[in-house]
Amino acid sequence: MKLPFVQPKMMGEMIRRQIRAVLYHDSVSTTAELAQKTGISFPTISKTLDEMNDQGEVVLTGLGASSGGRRPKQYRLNADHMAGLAVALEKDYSSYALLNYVGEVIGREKLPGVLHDGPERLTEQIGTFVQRYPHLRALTLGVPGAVNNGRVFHIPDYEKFKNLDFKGLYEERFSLQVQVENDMNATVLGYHDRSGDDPNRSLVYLYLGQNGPGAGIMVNGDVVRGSSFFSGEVSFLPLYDSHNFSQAVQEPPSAQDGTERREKLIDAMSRLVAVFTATLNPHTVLFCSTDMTERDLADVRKGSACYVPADNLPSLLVRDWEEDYFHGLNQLTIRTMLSLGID
Amino acid sequence: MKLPFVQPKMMGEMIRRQIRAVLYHDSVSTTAELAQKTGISFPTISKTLDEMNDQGEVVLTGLGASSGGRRPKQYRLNADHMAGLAVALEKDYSSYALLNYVGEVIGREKLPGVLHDGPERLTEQIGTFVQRYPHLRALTLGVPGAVNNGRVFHIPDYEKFKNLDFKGLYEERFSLQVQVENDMNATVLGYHDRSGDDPNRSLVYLYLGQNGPGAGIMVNGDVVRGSSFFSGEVSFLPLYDSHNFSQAVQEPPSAQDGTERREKLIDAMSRLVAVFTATLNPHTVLFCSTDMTERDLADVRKGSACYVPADNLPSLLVRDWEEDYFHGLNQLTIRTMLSLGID
DNA sequence: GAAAGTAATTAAAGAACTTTAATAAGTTGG
DNA sequence: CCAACTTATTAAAGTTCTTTAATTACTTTC
Repeated sequence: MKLPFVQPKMMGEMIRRQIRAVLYHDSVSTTAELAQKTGISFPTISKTLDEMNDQGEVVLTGLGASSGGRRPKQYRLNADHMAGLAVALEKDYSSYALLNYVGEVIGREKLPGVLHDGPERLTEQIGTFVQRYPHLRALTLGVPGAVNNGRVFHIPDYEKFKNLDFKGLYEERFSLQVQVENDMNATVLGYHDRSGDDPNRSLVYLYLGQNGPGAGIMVNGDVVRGSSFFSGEVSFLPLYDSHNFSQAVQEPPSAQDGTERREKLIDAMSRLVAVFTATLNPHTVLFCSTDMTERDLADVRKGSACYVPADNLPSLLVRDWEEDYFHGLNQLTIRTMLSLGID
Repeated sequence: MKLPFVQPKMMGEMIRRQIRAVLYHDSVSTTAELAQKTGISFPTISKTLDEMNDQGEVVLTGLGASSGGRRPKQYRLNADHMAGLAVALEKDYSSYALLNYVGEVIGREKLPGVLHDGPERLTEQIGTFVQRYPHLRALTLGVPGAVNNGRVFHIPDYEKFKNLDFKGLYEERFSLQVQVENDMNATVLGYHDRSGDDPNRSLVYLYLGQNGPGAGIMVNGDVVRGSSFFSGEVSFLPLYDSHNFSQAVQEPPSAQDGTERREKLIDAMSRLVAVFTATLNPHTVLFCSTDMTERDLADVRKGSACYVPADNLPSLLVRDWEEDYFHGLNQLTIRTMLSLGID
């Protein structure tokens, strides 16, 4: 029996986390503001802030504007306290984003893809970053495959990465906090964070990628991974008498009228939206701008209303997939840094 | 910005909750056991337990067996501290279960259904319980309809209950803590609790009821309600070129061979399992014993393997729906009682 | 430009939990 | 049945937070 309650023993760390969270969110804050937002008394905030200042985690940036009395000290997170690296591993490129402790991208690099070459190339690339940035502490890898606790265990077409324990490997080698996430999961998470909406929404992010369609799903604010990390493999959905989603979306072998092809795609998408509505009933379904236009979406909206009552349909949005993906990876990296705290 | 952290101010109540939770789970416990299981120091447990004893929430039941030293005092929850009422509202009956503070069913009654008559009859029935059991503090209603925060807002065929705010009505009238839950949601929750498995599993509970098929869904241990409380309305799933799930399962108008009919049902079910596998990838899908036999299930298992890779399929189980439903309602009631604590 | 007002910080007192020590209550074996 | 050993309970001391009060540092106004 596990009890997920907070023990008073970890109060200290909890307090620091709350301070970090507010400081990250508001960029700069005063003792009074922190006390108000966290609900912690100001003497405790003041004391903790002093300690964090001594340890270099926060810095005093000056005094705020007065509202008729003594001017308050303003603190912010120390951007140089540590750095994090967010890496998207794609077929054609590896995208590296270097982040400071306040979440700013302080460096971005696109290097050649490593998925075909093998893990050695990746280790090499990461090695140069570790060397260049001595206060690197967190590493996030986004991969187009199924991941369980830092280990890639299903990654079609890239056999060399199969069953590779990234987390074990790089935590040992580089003494970094490492996490690995599936690309679509990172993408929904990225949208979820950027949207700023109620964090308990349910979302589905759809992508008709090169490796076949896939979806990232969040329910009640958590990423859905599934019992065998198979969630979101929508290509298998049996939506027609004798075709699944993937087959319906695919270019048919025989040359075909463009209009007819588009109609088929729209219907498949409409059915997909209907499937999610009749199961999860999510707030929003996201599509990639490479897959769908606003006009397509209007038709999908109309189409799915034929399958389920229109009142229950999610809002449909077109998004830039890469932006949300990178943002998701960055976000994961920042969260790790903020949870690490002191060195 | 809301921070869901625990404030030290509510430590006292948190401690009591943990004690209650362990005491509920283990029935009877000693100071040392409670300290060990909760991680709270034994002087604090001891002090809190004394207070709870004075307030009548726990009782001393005697001394435990010695393991070579002084015999420990044993405490348990006071069964008579308060009572709760769990009600299932079905078309043909209303099932009432009266629960004591340790979660035992101390009374069960099946009264005539009230859904056709209207809320007055229900109020009457509940009224008699309130009168008979003065320490009734919690009421849970299970209804075959969509519910939002104690208010029924979509209940096909039972117009008289539409838009009825049960929670507001009965909390005011009877000064009880009231909650209302959709029947299938209560059912998955019931199975989830009874199974005793990892609480973070994902589950789908399927029921081909009188009011059309529906499903209760849990993901990562939470019930999925959906943006418009439409989740689990699987009858609308577009699984065939020109039929949805409901139409495929329904008795066709033209007389038909029994074998053929069964085959159709099995295929529809297989597709349904495939749909959930390719979206949520749940650990388990539950079926009602009134809908499916073990033999049917074996065929569904085989059938769904045609649509998705067999490794990712959930385990399929046949369950007694009513048992899980009632258990879920009881569980909800008990949780409310335990969260209420003192009077 | 000092007096009065306002707000931030520091200091002191109080509350609640933990850790450690002391005491009380049982068991067991000769 | 009593000495030696175990274990539960009670008591005391130590932490860490909150609450309240005192002090300090500004603004504003006459």
